[in-house]
Amino acid sequence: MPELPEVENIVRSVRPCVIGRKITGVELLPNERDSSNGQTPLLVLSTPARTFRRGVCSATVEDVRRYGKNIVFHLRKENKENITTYLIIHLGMTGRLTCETTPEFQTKHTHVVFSLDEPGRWLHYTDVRQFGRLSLFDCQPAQIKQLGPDPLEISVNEFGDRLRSRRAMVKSLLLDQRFLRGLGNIYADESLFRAGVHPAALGAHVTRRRALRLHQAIQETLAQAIEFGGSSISNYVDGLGRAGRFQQLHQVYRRTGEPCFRCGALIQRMLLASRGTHFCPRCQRLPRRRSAANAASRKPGRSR
DNA sequence: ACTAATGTTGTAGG
DNA sequence: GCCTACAACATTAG
Repeated sequence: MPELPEVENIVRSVRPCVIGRKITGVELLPNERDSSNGQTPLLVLSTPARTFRRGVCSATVEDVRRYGKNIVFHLRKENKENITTYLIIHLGMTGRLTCETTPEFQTKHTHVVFSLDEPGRWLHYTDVRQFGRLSLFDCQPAQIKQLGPDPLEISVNEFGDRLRSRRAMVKSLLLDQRFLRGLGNIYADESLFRAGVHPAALGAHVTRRRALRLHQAIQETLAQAIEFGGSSISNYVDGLGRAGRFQQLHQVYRRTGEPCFRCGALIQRMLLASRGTHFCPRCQRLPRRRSAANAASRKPGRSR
């Protein structure tokens, strides 16, 4: 569920019900898979339960922000005015973070329930596949992982330089969170289509002009996806339980065998970086590498 | 029964 | 170091 646009929508919708609120309690709900003896009784906790409880309880939520695909809560305690701790939630594939009006969980996949100091407000963490993780940190989240630049903030030039200095396939790079933070399988495919770039093209083989188009496509796609509330392809809802609508605008993702909206060719699916990869074989050509013979016979001029 | 699914991480190998 | 491929994690839906 959660790539940059989905996480952004969750953060925006959850923010008003948690900012300035104090967390008054945490309920951890183990299932059959969770060990009842260990320090981390929950699969979805990557911080020992004790530490987690102590760190979160009676802390005030100062801010909630998105960092790549991570939801970052800035927490502060009354007696420690100048120390911020960070609750970081990564939703994995099927994680949900929702504001609820009851502490009762409504699915067997709810794992954590936070109580807030506002009556009638609880924050639920639910995750069917349990690939998501909640963790607590004392230091700056930026230092925790070496994530790349935010795709909405990076400049064209920096993007072009980064891309063209690499010999990996573009789609692999777009999925690599150290290259850019926040893109996932849906928006990598959609952005590549919009830019007319073949997913298997090598970074170094992408021309400057196409890198510019790709940069633009990424930013436009993400901005529009945020506006449309993200993509609800199976599971996703925002912090208030609302589904997204951007899946209606998907051009290639999961459209295998259907006609391209731009040229009518049939959308193809291939495996790349072990992920289903969708593209239009006509709109997204592999750049043919310029052979020596080709380069020699190329007509000069025209570009001044 | 089989396959694929919004993600990340670790391992093995070229 | 840079690159690829694959398995693992856990569950559901077609």
